[in-house]
Amino acid sequence: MAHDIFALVDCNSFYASCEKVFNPQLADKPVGILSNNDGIIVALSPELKRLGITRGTPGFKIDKQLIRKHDIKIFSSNYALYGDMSNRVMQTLTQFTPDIEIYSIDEAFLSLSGFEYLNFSDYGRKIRDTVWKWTGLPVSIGIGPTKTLAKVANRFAKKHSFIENVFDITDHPNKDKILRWIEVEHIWGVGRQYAKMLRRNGIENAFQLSQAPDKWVQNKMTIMGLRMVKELRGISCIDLEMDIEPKKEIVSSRSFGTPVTEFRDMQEATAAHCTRAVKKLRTEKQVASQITVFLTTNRFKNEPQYANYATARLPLPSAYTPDFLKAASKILKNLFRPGYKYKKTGVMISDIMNQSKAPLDLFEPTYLDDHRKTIMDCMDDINEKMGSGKLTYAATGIKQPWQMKREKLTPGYTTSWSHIPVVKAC
DNA sequence: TCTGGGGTCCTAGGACCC
DNA sequence: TCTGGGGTCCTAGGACCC
Repeated sequence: MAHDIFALVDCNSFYASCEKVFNPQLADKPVGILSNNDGIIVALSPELKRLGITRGTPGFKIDKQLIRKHDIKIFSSNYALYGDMSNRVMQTLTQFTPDIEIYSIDEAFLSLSGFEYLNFSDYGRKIRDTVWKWTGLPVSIGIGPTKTLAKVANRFAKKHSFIENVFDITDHPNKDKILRWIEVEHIWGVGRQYAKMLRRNGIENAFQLSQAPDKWVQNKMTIMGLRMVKELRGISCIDLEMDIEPKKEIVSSRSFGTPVTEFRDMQEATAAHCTRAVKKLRTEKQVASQITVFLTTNRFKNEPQYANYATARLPLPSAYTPDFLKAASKILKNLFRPGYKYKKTGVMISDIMNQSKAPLDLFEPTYLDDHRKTIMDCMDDINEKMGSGKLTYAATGIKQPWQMKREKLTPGYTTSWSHIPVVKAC
């Protein structure tokens, strides 16, 4: 059997690059994208990285003088735009192999097994150039015999301009050297806690980790860690996942634009999350029978803190929004304590199953056979045609003073007819 | 003034059953 | 000091990912 070969295609500074595609004036500027609620920096163009700003920096902590001096551009995140651009990239990648796993909004694993007659680096460059031509987005490509090594190769490709963002680590003469160059915190599967633990034990880079004894690794890092270490050694343990599995839980949560103190506002926000989450549930053709509501104050503030959550079960699996709204409202009444400044609330839906697989009940119709489904389908159709949010529940409120901040939003160039870019003749 | 949101998997321990 | 053993299911917590 042929050996596995994986390519990891990763868009460089994805959100920032998306903004640059539609605004040529940003081309050489330092660009940063903020998280929801204009909170922290989640994506940085190379120019911004060079100024020493890092992912996770709160927007308000970026020095105003630095912004002026270097003409730094900061934007709210425009997920509708990024999602659309992501689809274009993924669509482009399917030209190069039938076996593709969309791993995240800006990353995909491709299987190149069976393409051994090709020079993988050449093929990688062809992929890179095609994505650039078709979408205007720069990508880096790492190639290796395991997903973890493809990740390593990708990191190497990104950090070394002389290899033009494409690197194949398979059978590379300097493989060990490269693994020594990868510090433990940059290995796929090693986060903050494991990195600390590994360093305490004298393991500082990927090469050292690959030499650690199996038993020790499994003991310290579970079976997942062992799998990862084997992958570093070149033994493929993590397969390509091509089928999109239905979600096991669906979460909707958000920080408030301004702190919430009133029960009524909290109830509206929770209802809005509930509505969003159940809509997602229907999109996946699923039903669920469990709902959790949570709320929290602002842990960064020196003021009374309160965080709590509670779960309720529905009598029968459902995808009918009012079933969840009722449950959520009841939970919230028990959860809410007056006298706090709340920062965030959210809803989690779990115990999810396919609509057609929901158990039958002797007395009640299943969601699939019920008028509740007809109502929901009708509502979803109208929102689809007229724009989402046209039809909603009174419980979610009108004024919504708790809505998140998005003060620096760019137009929805590809996702909204009214924002479509215009080419002007000079 | 201002510090994100949405997921997954594994393990230990308790509840419960025989 | 003693307290049965073993299987299964569920949950909370901790780790990770982007």
